[in-house]
Amino acid sequence: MTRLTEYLLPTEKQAPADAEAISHKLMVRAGLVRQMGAGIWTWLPAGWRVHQKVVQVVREEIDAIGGREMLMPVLQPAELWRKTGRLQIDELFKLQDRKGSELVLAMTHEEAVTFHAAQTIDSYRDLPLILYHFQVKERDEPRPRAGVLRTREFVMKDSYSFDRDQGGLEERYALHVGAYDRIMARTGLRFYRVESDVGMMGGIGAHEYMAPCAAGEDDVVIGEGYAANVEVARNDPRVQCVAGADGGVVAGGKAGGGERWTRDGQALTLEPAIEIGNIFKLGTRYSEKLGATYLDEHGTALPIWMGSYGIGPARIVAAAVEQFADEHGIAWPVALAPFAVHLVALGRPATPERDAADGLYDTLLAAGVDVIYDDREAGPGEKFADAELLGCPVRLTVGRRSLESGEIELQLRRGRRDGPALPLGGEPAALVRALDELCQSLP
RNA sequence: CGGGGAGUGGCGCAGUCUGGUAGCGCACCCGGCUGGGGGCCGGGCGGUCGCAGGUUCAAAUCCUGUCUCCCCGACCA
Repeated sequence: MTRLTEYLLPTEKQAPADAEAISHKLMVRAGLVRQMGAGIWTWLPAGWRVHQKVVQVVREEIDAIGGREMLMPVLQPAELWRKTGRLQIDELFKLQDRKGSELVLAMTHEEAVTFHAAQTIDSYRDLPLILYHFQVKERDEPRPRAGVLRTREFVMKDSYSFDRDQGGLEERYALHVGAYDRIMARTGLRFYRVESDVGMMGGIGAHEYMAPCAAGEDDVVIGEGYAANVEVARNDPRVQCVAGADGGVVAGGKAGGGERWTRDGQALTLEPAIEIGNIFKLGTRYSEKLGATYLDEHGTALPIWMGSYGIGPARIVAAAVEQFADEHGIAWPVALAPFAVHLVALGRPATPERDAADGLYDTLLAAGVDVIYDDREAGPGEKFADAELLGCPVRLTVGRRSLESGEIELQLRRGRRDGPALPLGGEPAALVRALDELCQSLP
C-alpha cells in the first residue's frame, strides 16, 4: 500500500541552509533522509527503500560468488582490538559497561570475523570461504560532511575471504572484482575501479571503486584505459604532472586546479570522486594476530590468507543523486529508484478522472508494479514538482485529459521526455508488460 | 586539531549594532474559491529566541562561560 496520503514523504521547497552538496540538499528536500546530529542520519521510508535496493543488488552479486551472509555485532570487547593493535585508533568509539568493562563500537569487522574464523575454521577442507554481512559501522570522524556522504554511523556491506594461500586469496579477490564490477554496473552509476594506496593497512594490494561527482572528496586521474587515485598516480613513473598555464596553484585537494597530467605523453583528466567501495588483500596480518590457522594435509598449522571487501550503500545512493540530478530534483537510475512508477492523480476525489486514477492504481498494485500513488488533495503543480523532486523514472498522469483521450500520460524523469502514452482501461496484463519493457530499457 | 560562519515554531529568514510584552514567507489546521505546473481569499494553531550564569526596573538584544551545527583545511585502517 503506497498511497502518498498514507505515507511519510516530508518534502521541502527549501533546502537546509547549511547544506552544500547537491545530494545533501536533494535527499533532505525529497524527504529521503533527516539529520539528527553531526554525521548522524535517519533514513525515512522512501530513502530506506532506495538504500535497500542497493543492498539487494549487492546481496545478489556477493551470493553469486559464494558469499555466505551472516550478522556480527557492533558492540565488541575492547580486548579483541587490543590484540590487533587497533584499539588506539582515534576514530574508534570506546566505552565502558556498568561493570567498567571496556568495549568498542566496531568501525569495521576484521577483528570480529577473524575471531570467529579462529574458532570455527580448522582444516584446509573448510577453505576457501567468503563471509559477509550488512552492518552498521561507527566511526568518530574528525569531520562528517555533505549529508550522508561522510557520516559517523553508516551501513556497510563488508565481506571477508579466507584461503589457504596467496593464490587462493588472488582467486577470491578476482571474484570480488567481478562482483563489484557487476554491482556498480547494475546501479547505473558512472564509476572507476582504481588502484589504491595500500597505506597503513599493510596489505598486499587494493583497489577502490570511485564514483565521480561534484561533491567528491578525492581526486581521480583518468585517461584512456587508465584510472588511479592522485596519490597512486604521483608515484607512477609513466605519469607526469606539470603546473598549468595559470600557475598551477591548486586550491585545496579538489580537482580543477591548474595542473596538467599526462601518461606516456597522453593527456589525463582529473575528476573529483567519492569512494563507494574498496577491496583489500589483507594477507595474514589479522589471522596471525588472532590465531586463525588451519591444518593442511600434513597436519601443519598455517595462517589463513584473508581479504576484506567493503561497499557503502549510502554512498552509492548519494553518488547516484549527485550524478543524475537536474534543476528539478533527483533522476534515479531504475535500479535504485524508491519506486519504478509515480502515479499522479489530478482530479478531485469523487470525480470520474479520480476514479480512473484509483482504478489504475489498483490494477498496478495487483500486478505487483512498484508504484507510489499521489492521491493527495493538492494542486497539479505541487504534485508534479514533488514527483520530479523524488525522481522516480516513470511518471504516469491521469486527469480529465486522460478521460478525453483515453490515454495515460507518461513522462520519463531523465530529461523530462514524454514517453509512449498507455491506453486507459486497457488490458492490465498488456499495461504491465509495456511498463516492464519500458523500465528494462531505461538506464 | 587549525581557520571561518551560524544557532529565533517543521523549513527558510528578519529583529541584536541603538535593551522596552517575538515578527515575516512557506508548511500545518478550519472555511470558501480554484483545479494540467508549487493558485487565491479569510480565519487559526504553534516559539523556555541553543544552554547556564551575570548586568539591569526590564535581555532574543549587553557581559561571561558553555554546548551544538555548517563550511575550508588537516585526517580518513
